[in-house]
Amino acid sequence: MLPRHPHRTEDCRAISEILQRVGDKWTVLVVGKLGDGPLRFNELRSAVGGISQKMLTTTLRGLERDGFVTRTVFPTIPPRVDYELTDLGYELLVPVGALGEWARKNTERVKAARARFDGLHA
Amino acid sequence: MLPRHPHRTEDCRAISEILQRVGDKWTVLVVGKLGDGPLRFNELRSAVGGISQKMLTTTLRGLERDGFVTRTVFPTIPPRVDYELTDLGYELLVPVGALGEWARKNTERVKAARARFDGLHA
DNA sequence: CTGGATCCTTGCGGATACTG
DNA sequence: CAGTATCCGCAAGGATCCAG
Repeated sequence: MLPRHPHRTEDCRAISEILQRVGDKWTVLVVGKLGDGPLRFNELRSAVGGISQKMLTTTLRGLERDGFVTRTVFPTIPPRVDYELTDLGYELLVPVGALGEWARKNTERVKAARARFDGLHA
Repeated sequence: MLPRHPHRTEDCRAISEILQRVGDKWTVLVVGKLGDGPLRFNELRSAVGGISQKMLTTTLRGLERDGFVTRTVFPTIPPRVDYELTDLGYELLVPVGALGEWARKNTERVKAARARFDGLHA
């Protein structure tokens, strides 16, 4: 059994907030790709794959607003815009990566549980 | 600067999946409360606070399906149903707690960045 | 190339009423 | 007490067109 300590409501709320912030459909994928280095808009778009440009814009604006990403515009023609993780963005990658690691190691257990549940409630 | 290693798409997808699984409005709050020990339906309801009974049911079914929670029915009158974290559920609490810890420590930085962004784009 | 504006579909989540 | 069933509003997200 793992350590047990009381979980205060306020802490859980904070956790819930950040998880909803980061738990939308595209945020972690975008942050993950930017974790390998700065990318231009369309580079990012094809690197992530399957994301509409509206959602990429929305996601990037949100990340920029919260200080996870910087947006650099080169006033050339055609325009060029680079997106890069801030230090805060890289730091976020650590606990998110840990959760990802956990996910990778436990997908099978979840899939098994799911199959069993679906079998029982057929 | 923090360590940089390539983030493969498949891994990012796995992270994204688990984050969306756990990133809905109530899941972590419910799991957090259950982290302190088993609870009955209405105990959980009032412990979480603000959750409708429909969403509590939905959330619990999902957690049960994925093997994070067990559901124990006592065939008494009135009925009594206990919910408890499985080992998998407790283990999930670890990386989620780490992310929560990160969130607690960095909320101020995010709030500052957000205020700055909103100020510039007033 | 970057991304704003618009339309449209979908599903989450809340409120309420009913049941064993 | 512990749910199920139903209706409904709203916002997320996709597709498309347009602009600098």
